[in-house]
Amino acid sequence: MHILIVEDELGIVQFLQQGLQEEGYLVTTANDGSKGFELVQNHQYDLILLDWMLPKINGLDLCKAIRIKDQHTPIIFLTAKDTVQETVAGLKAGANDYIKKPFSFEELVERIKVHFRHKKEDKELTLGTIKIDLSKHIVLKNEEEVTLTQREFELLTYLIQNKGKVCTRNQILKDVWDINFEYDTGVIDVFMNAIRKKLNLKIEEDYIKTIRGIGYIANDL
Amino acid sequence: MHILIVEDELGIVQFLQQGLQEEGYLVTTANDGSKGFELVQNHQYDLILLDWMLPKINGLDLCKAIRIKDQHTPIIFLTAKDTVQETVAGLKAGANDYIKKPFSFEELVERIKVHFRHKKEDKELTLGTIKIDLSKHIVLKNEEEVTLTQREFELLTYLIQNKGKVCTRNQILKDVWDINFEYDTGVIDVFMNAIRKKLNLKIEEDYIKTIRGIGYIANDL
DNA sequence: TGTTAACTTAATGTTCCCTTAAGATTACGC
DNA sequence: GCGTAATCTTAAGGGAACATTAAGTTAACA
Repeated sequence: MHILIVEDELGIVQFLQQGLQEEGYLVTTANDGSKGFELVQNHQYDLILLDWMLPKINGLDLCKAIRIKDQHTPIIFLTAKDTVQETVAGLKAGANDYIKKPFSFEELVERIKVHFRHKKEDKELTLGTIKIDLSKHIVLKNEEEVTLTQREFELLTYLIQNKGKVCTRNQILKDVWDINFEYDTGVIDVFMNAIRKKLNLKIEEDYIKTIRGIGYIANDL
Repeated sequence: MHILIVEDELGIVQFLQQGLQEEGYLVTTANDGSKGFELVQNHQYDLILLDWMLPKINGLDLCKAIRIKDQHTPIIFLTAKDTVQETVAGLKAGANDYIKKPFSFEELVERIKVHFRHKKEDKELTLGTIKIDLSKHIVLKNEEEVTLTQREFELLTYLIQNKGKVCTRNQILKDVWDINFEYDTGVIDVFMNAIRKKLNLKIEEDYIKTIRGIGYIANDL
């Protein structure tokens, strides 16, 4: 997650940058409005922290300018301007949140996280060149869609969710087929075969390995 | 836009309800946590305003409970609990914003609008050559008007609003029919059929795809 | 209150997927 | 290398889910 900080007070910039990097974010900084505008024009950020009083272009105008081209990147004001009128103006300009200085770093981090919650959500499972998009219910191999049946889809999803762990036949029967007693007619084999065929998995790129006498395991190579 | 207020202080409830209705919102209120929970379980709201200190179930627990089933409806805390720790706890529980009492109504409205910005954006819903104009309540295919019944309209709108995401039969029953228990007589199929027929959608040009065993998905091609 | 449109249920037709089983192939122990 | 057991592969039957149509029920409106 890449955060852009547009702020001119060096102390605050350093404080924010260090703190956010420790939180695991990639941070870029701009120390005036026009620099910030330039960066936004040419790069994609996941979130923008914006001071109001800035050299060259003030934060409010910058916010409006950003919103002309980009309606989606979350913008959070971080400013000493603390009146209701200013807050409202900031939000009207297109900001998603408005935090008044002095602020608690902990709260800032939490308010940032609010905007990242949904990004994490759309879980995309991957296994080598295979991608599963759960919300779209599709499987891609090398960016090409592969149509699987419901069971095939569930089985593949299960294996990838348990990537790196051996899945025994009994576990698979229990979790994918909801069969809780010892009973195997060879269904699993049939579906494994179908999956391997449809995904065109050759033995040398065996993302899905057979563990004889036990079950199967999915693995990135 | 339908807002749910969960708050026990009558004065505040009335103040909020009246103010928000004047802003053009549809407002429902609950005066304790369990009532609020019940409403959320059985209805769809566009935003929830939540007090912290509530009879029966407190706001924090209610927030967490809502988030188990529903990760998307914006939740805004509106509470006298004003420490950083409490703010962080509220946000961590799944809230999208946290406003401390006493608050400015003007700011509240603006912060609410933040969450509705994107909804307004897609007032004109489209799916391939299909267009829905919500304000006029009409559907166009290739610029030609197609007359749908109410349910057909709602179902199509729902699918297009969730374009690119799989809608399960249960979700559809819940959100379009407001049926919250396992119960399917085949109504959905009948309406899907009607929609496909009226919009002249062949299965091979699958703007609306059937996902066997799951539900349906709308997709631009 | 009668008529009509819309919604729901029920019945039938159709498609496609899951399962089974049986033969072919591979892995492993001796 | 040979035999055995596990796995792979294939194809067909049966069944579940969906599509479609029609009939029954409700709701709306004149």
